[in-house]
Amino acid sequence: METRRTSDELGEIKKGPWKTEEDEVLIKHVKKCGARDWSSIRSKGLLQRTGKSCRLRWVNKLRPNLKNGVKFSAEEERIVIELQGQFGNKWARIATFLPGRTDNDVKNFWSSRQKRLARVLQSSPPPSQPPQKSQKTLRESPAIHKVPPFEAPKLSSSTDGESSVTSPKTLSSSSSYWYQFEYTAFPKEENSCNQPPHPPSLQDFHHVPPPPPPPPFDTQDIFNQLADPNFYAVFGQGGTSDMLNFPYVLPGGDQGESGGSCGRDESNDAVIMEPNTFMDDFPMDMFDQIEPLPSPSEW
DNA sequence: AACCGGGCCAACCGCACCCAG
DNA sequence: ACTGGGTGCGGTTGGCCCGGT
Repeated sequence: METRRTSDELGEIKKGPWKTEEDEVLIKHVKKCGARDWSSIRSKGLLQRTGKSCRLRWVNKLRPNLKNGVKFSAEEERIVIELQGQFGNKWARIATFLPGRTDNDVKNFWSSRQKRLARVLQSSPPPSQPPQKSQKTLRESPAIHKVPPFEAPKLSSSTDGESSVTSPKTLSSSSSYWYQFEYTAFPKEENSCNQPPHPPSLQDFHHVPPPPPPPPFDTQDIFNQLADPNFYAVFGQGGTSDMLNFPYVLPGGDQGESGGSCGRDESNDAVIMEPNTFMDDFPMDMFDQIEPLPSPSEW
């Protein structure tokens, strides 16, 4: 019958996999209080988890509309690839473009992809080798190359960073891009928790993050700076999807899609890999350039 | 059938930032 | 102006699963 929590009790921090009961408690809390006050969950003795842990669990697994257990679609892959090239490892930012995906999802997807690419590159023959063998490895990692073209939101180098990314219309046909849409699933219940300055509706949580500032240059600039076409060839994003114009990669009809709507500079398709030189041109030290890829904003 | 390696995923950790007191 | 708590984010790790040998 003890309602007070001693510091010892509070000190017991549970780690590891979450149980269903814990999830239920957490969901209840969010319904009641909104997705905030994470630390109060523990201080109230509801769960022996840290606030961080609770938040993470909510964000990554319990939030409504998550695409749990759903593999990344080809389009999502392209979005990630493209945006990673523009934002760098800003997973949370990238995730805002992928409804139902979390930063963790994106991060995991990317790291898997990196590993896969690393393996492909390692097992790929030196540049002098014939491409045939390489094609086998390509087949083994379809996600790497068989990604239909994607028209990324062009973060035009306009100084208006906010609006540049807030125009997701350029991104993909299907979806809205901001988190807030995900929080409409829970009807707001009574708020017995600390009242925030504004009603703690779930829709308020993560109200639209300020769109990222534009990179100082667009992807093509980045590309030019790296001066390594193969980087983009392998990572499948290259400032423009046009770089993926490998006959065996894309069905011919798709590539030009250039969704046009984003007003991209059509001259960006300057670099087109020749199919028969693709693997030939793999630089063995390619990952030396890839690894330290900083966020564009840091360049 | 057993073993092994790779892929995937959930969760933790540390750092940075923000904001209220 | 300073400080501490809360939160967000990116990196990393460990475990499970699955397919290939």
